[in-house]
Amino acid sequence: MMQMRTHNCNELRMEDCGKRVKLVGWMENVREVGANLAFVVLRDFYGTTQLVVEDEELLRRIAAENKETTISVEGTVRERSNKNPKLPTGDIEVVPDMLEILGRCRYNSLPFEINRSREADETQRLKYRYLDLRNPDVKKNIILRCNVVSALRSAMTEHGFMEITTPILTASSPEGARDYLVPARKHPGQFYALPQAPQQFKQLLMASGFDRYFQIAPCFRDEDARGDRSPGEFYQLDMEMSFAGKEDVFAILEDVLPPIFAKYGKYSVASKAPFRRIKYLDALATYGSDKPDLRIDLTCKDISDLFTDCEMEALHQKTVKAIDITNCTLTRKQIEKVLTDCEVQAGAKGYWFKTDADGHLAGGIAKFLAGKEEELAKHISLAPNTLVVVSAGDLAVKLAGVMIKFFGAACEGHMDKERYEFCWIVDFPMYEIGEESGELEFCHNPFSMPIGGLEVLKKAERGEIDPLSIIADQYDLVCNGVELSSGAVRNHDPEIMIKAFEMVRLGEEDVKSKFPAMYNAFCYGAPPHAGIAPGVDRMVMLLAGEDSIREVITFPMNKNAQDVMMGAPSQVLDKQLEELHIRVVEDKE
RNA sequence: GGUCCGGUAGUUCAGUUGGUUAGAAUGCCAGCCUGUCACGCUGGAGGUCGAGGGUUCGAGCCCCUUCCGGAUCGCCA
Repeated sequence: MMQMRTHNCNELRMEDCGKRVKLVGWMENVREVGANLAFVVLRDFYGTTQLVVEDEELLRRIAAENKETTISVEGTVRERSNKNPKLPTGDIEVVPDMLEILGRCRYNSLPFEINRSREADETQRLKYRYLDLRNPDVKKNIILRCNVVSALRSAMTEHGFMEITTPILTASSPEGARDYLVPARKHPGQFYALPQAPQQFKQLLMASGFDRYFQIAPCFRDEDARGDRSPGEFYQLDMEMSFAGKEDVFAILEDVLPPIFAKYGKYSVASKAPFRRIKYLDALATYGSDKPDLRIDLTCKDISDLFTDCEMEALHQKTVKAIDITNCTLTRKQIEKVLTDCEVQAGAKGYWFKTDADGHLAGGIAKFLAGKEEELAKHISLAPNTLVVVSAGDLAVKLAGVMIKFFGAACEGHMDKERYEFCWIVDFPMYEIGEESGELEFCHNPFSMPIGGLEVLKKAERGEIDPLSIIADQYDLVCNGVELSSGAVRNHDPEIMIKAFEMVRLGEEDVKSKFPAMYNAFCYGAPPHAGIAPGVDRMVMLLAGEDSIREVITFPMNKNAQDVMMGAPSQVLDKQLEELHIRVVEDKE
């Protein structure tokens, strides 16, 4: 037998009994039973197979090794006298007569137990990620990711999209997030930037005549991490199509994503194409969020007009939102616990009252609502045993959104967790009043086409309409309350670009200096185009049913954007800095 | 950068009002065990209670400072 193995550790079955085989793998466990018998669990990528060691010499050599040593054995397959129905290979065992130590594990104590690594401290897991990944439960997410990426590629290719890679070292561009910069050795004082997204390149590809582009694209943003946002780098299924608009983009994703979610997801797909479309402002009004979780059947209602003469200062003449939760069985204590969690998250105070079994108002702020039952009933359900949670003031909408999410999960019967609910959020405002500047600014990136084009901008310029009412032809894809992706019909017309910039007190020179390539390219005949970029990591996270994005990234950084396994970031040699014309100065604090 | 929670054996955690020698599980080591499969049984080793300072007769526990981790907000397609 010349090859290193004849079978993998998940391959042998009853029909292989009697065969002479060669297996390799990690020694996962050794169970010595009696002086002359030991069972060894051999593990490789594919699974585990039990070895039974009866030979005294072999047993001695096995017992001398630490767990996780890699070994090679040659021997005979035989039927087990005690079968284990829990294992695919549980009917058989291999009786080795030859043993070779391939890679010795030098430590008899590991940083954590392989098969329980998910319970270990995260820093330890990340530092020893290669051990963590030996755990089949951890590994399966990476395999899932691999399959999903592969399925996305095939689906996009089938739809006529070409995968084209774009530069990683490029120019810094004002897109919103902080750039990662790379010093340019040949150009002292100058820097490359890692792309926040291939946005401009893909639009240039459209100008180049590539009709349909996609890429599993790495994106780099120097911003702080979150549970669903890895620091530093992440991947998008970036796509763009020419002579196309919103409907074309929607049709592609509605065709591509559901089968992949159905095949690889933990839950079933509830949404049928076409996905529900919700206008941005409606989403805020109804769900208190621009990424509603449609698995939850709660909505919020505006009851501000009931409090024009309220004695309660916090509600008097404020924006007041109410969420009615029917058949609520939470106790007063439970209600206040969930409410407090909401308050912490939203940074605003919430209130509640309920109806008792007879339908009378009780608890919380009920006494301030005495006599208003009839008016209330016009807006919300006052059926018996209904809990009503209330938010008020400037943060009323935000708190309402958080309350829907938290109470939806806490109250039975209002959330069917085990499914995927997609929706499009459309009609985002083009401009907003900047909080710091107090002046008109772009809401998101400036690449989107305003609905109505040049005419609308001119009207706003002439004062005929409020610039804040201008809608960008932009859209988000949301699934289960997770913003999966964001896209837009792009502004491909240099004249409209300039006008759009003039609205925020910039002009032709700014467009030319900020986006020189795109501006120039669009002056040579550009196709109308549109695109979108679903986050791959977030998609896999949803499919795997994981709460942390780090569970679906092979080698994740920690929350502080450090790679504790490789030791990045790190100091570099003075010589390297010199070549890069860089001097490190002490932080003056 | 703000707020909240946490840091005790290799690992995961418990530790009462501040009170003798800081515990459990698991892992590790040794012995026993011929059908285990989370093998079992017996025994053993293993601790700067994150660090520094303070209060106290006495601190894992209370106070201050600091470091580290997590959640969250700010930030971010």
